[in-house]
Amino acid sequence: MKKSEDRVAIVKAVYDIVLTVPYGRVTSYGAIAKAIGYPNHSRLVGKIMSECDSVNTKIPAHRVVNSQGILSAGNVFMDQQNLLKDEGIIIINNRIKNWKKLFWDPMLEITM
DNA sequence: GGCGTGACTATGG
DNA sequence: ACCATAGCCACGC
Repeated sequence: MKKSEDRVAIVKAVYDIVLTVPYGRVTSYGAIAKAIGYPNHSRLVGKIMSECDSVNTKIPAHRVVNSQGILSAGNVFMDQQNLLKDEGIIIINNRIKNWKKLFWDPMLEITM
């Protein structure tokens, strides 16, 4: 057994979680990491997002930001900001307005 | 294994 | 609200 398979499982879980994020809502890397059972893998989630290939996988990676509601992404941030704005989300200085209200907890879909 | 780097998070000033 | 620091994990050299 290879350890890489564990990472693959995590990647699949992350994909599944992100795909459950509804339109006009956003979540954070840490929340996803926690939801899949790896609370300290928030960084890994970010890495996975960079490899998610949202164009092909149809994964709304633009709805995933850091715990402060800030668009940390580099090459994608312009596109991400545009996409979020298109969903009715207000962005100011790379930061989501009403972040607290727009935040969607993936745990709500898993637990219960 | 060490060291640097990265789409992270929590805490403190 | 902003910046600094520490902790975290995976990857490449």
